Amino acid sequence: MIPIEIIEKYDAVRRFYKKSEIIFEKDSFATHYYQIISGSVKMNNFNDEGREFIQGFFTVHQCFGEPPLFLERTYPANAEAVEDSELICVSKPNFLKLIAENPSVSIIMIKNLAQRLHYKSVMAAEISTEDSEHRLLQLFDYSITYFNFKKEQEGFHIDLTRQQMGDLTGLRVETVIRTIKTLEKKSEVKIVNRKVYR
Amino acid sequence: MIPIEIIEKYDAVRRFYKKSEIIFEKDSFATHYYQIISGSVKMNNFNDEGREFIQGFFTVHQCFGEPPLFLERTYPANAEAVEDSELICVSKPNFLKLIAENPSVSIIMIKNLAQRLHYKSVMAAEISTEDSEHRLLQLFDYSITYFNFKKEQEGFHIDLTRQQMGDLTGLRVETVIRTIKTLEKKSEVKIVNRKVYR
DNA sequence: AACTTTTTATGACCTATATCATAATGACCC
DNA sequence: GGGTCATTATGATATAGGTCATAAAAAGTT
Repeated sequence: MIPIEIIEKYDAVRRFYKKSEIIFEKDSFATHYYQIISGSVKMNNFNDEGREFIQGFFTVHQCFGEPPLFLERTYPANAEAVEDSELICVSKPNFLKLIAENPSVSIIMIKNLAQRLHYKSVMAAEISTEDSEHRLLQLFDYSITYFNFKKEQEGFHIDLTRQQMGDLTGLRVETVIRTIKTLEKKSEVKIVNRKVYR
Repeated sequence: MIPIEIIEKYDAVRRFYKKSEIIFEKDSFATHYYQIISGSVKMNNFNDEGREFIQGFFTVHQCFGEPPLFLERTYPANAEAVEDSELICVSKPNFLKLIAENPSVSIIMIKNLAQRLHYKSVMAAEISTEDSEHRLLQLFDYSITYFNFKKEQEGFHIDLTRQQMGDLTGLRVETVIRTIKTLEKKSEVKIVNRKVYR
């Protein structure tokens, strides 16, 4: 996202996070800019019954959790390392200085936010009005480009667990499993060795 | 949003739209920047069965539909005038020029996108994991600040029709009507003269 | 004032998805 | 190689919210 050379001019700190370690929590105040050097991160919410909703996954070179930095707000969701990860962090005042002094970075931020807003707009409409088959297909098609899944023999490999698919679309695992099977019967996806291809 | 004086330097055109008139359609390519001079606009989707989902309402001084301008993409939703409205429009090349030449506008755009991403993040989690009572209360609380509804005797007046509440939360009108009534019994909202107060 | 349209309202019934229980398979680890 | 945990799987049952029908109040139109 933001070139590392630029970030490093602003007192950046590298930090390692173990798998499942929490990076920041919902409702806490935003104090840093985070960008991924290696590994991957998810942002999520939990409702009162402990049910998870995954806002999105973020991987190498991507940043996450900036909106509250610009809004003087708390985070709308938690951030958690999906695997062992290395992040580079910049404090809020330094980050705002970085933005002000590097106009090219503003454009990068704008494109990045626009991209994520686009994903959320598409998924919001899906989740609220469409049935489970439609929701999952939309997720697959969107995530192929967005997470750049690899094309293999059978098609693009949707590298998500059934649980993750559910948490991204607001469906339960059992429903995801059943829906995927009917999608397979309708030749919308292939299932080989429990892996899903589209 | 962007000061009118600046916009007018870039071959801006003012256009009037009648109530219910379409400003742009989903899947069409983004060619202009739009900002509201007077009136209000909604962005929405329709699914195959004609069911509507409202992405959001936009009112005086706000802009809408910029993300695809930055992404070389088509619109993820339609835009429609909610009432007779006057908009000021700038062509895409002129708009990008405007951004490049006015660094202060970049910051405005970033804050604007961050704000909307925040709303979508909150509502996405609500819609996918919470029940109808929770969803509506969240919508009310969020829209009080976001649409700046006025505080009256009974509380903040939630100036939305039941249908609009449903289209914003992915619920049906009947469900909204029934849920609001139980919320009234639980003293979470007041209903006076069919109007909802929180 | 008569008409049409929109909004709110209520009841009866239905269905997609959630819930709960239970288990097999595969991955990881000591 | 045996134990633990995560993932996939399947069946039985429950339920929140959707669907359909019908209507009355309010708002807007001519």
